[in-house]
Amino acid sequence: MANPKSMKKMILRSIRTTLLEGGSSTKAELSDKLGISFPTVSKFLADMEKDGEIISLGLDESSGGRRAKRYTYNPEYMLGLAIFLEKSETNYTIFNCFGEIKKQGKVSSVLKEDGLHLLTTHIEEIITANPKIRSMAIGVPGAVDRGRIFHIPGYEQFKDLDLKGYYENYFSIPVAVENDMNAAVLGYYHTRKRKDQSLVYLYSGQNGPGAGIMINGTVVRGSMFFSGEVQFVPQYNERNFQEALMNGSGTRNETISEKYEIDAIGRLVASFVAIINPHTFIFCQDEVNEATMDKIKENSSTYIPAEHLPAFQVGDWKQDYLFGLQNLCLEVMVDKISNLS
Amino acid sequence: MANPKSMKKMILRSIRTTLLEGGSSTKAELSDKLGISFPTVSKFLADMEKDGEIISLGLDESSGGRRAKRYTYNPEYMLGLAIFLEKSETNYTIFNCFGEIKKQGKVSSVLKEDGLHLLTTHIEEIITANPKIRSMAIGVPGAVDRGRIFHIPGYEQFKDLDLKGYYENYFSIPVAVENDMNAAVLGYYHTRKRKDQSLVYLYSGQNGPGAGIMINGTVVRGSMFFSGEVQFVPQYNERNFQEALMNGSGTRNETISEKYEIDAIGRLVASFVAIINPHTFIFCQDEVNEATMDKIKENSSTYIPAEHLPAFQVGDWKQDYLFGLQNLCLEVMVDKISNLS
DNA sequence: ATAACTTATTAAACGTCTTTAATAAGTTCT
DNA sequence: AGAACTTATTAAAGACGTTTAATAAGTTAT
Repeated sequence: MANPKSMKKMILRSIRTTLLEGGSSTKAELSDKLGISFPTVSKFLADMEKDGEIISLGLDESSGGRRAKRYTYNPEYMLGLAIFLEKSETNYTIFNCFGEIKKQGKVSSVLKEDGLHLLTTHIEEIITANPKIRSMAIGVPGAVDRGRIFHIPGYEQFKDLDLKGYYENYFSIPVAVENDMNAAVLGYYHTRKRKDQSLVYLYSGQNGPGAGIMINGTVVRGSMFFSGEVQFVPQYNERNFQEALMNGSGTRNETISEKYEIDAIGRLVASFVAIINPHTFIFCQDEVNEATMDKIKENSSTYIPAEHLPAFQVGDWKQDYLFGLQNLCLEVMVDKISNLS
Repeated sequence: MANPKSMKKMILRSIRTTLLEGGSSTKAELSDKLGISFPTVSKFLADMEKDGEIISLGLDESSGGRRAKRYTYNPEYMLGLAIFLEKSETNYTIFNCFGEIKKQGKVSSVLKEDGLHLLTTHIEEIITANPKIRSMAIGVPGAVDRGRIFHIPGYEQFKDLDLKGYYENYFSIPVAVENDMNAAVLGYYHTRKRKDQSLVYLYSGQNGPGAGIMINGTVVRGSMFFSGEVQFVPQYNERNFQEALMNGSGTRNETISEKYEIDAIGRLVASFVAIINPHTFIFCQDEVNEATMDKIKENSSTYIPAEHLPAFQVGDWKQDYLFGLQNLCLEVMVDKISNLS
């Protein structure tokens, strides 16, 4: 699409994102940065200010002439709702456009019989109590294809459900639905400034290891939404990654420390480097510590030239997951909502 | 950017691509498909016809009313130049907008001392002889970062050279520079209709195997342009992919047939599936035949659930490489050239 | 053959963004 | 304090795409 309407949308979106990301701006700065003429920026900002979407911060120090007016986004103008569907419970968070958490709550898990209906009721209550909510993001422990739950082991009643479509229709607000690992890697991605990077977020949880992967700024889903199922990577004559981590026993340690674990992960890192050569490799902070990470790094470098190894980082999974959902929320907010006449 | 100028560009680009991809169109079809109003399409087409960029094909059969005029792109309006820098020789191809080859030639390799100067002279001659050339793409056996040759083993005099910038400045036409494997996977991608897919193009050449990887429609380059260096993937207790293919001897067979080769490749496929889960896996036609491919497929499925295996295809590497460069050429043509007032 | 009906194209009026010029506000130098 | 100079903002004119209405071209039925 290339017409005046889409142009208006693009302008509004670009102003919103720069204001939200940059903190504050003057009209001239926006005009300059976005390649939009001053009068146009002026008109949009006037409308947005009248609507309460932006707030004047007063005048800048003079740079030799008339002082410029500075504007900032009003974070309370719209709120977002993030919902985490988990096995044992369902958490939700209400936050403003700056990502500041306004309210947090927990209800019993909706991943059970008649869970959809239950979830709908909960959301209804939350939205009625917080009418400023303009979008929501739902994280689910399963594969998601454009808002449709594609595969969700253990909770078959949610399978093939177009959750996004259903709730967008029901609540008339934009909705994002995303897999938990993908949301986490997305969240981590957005907390860093460097964009367009490739990330791998590894967690070696109890029910099999998994990885969230991001390349060139987009989440990798795979043809069958099977990407990141690293447990199947063949690593030794007779063992794949999963088997190597198990080391013959039926269970797994919570934290990683044993030599066989280090070598398995080291090999996995090497495989990732040889295949996609990511910028950063993220481990979960409750699974590895700094010392282990150093050992893994050393181990990987026996398989692959050390200069090509990624940066090793620890991430707070829970936190990144929340950030990811928040970001999805904000994205659809910035993109879809238009209160301008 | 969001302003009238960028809009004009977008409109022109979208008309060009649909005309080139779809073969031919009427004004109404374009207006409909692109979401651009009829009068605007009309105006653009009028300009383009006057300029010789499009040609009228006469009138459609009537669908009950006045017959619509049908237009097609004039393939000879612009030509593209693809140049392949190889160890032993330098090939070039001149083709029109439909990808039809107009001329082909070969000169001695420029990958040697003072090669840049030599290449420049060659290009100068070609362009003078074919003044309709409006863009060029250069394929190089090395890592390329936004037109700059980043790493090119064996030809150090080309290292850190911004070939794209240099020639764009010198010849005043848009230039694309791309790694050979990446160009091949891009070429394969564009020969298929299904878009937004993930592909892996594997070749197990003499000087170590390599893979071109495409995910979500973009080429994967990696943080250090090291992606696809699959030789380093650890596969057995004591062997990585490269060593497994060698099987202890110092050399490699041209075609793949031995059991140890099948298992190594089967494991590599499994690793790819577990990590990025691609739609399609492409082998070079001179390296594997159908029977071998079936064996590999069977072998992979011992490591990973068969339903997640990608489609297996054979590709003509040389051909796909050419297509890739052609596509890069066409892309910059469609994107950058604007002969409209 | 002509009237009634479809569909394609052209023309005029309107909205939106940009460019350019004019005005307002602030700073610095004398 | 006032003139000269910067810089921000507003206003008017111009460019471009869309919408809506009018016209041209073709088909079908009587």
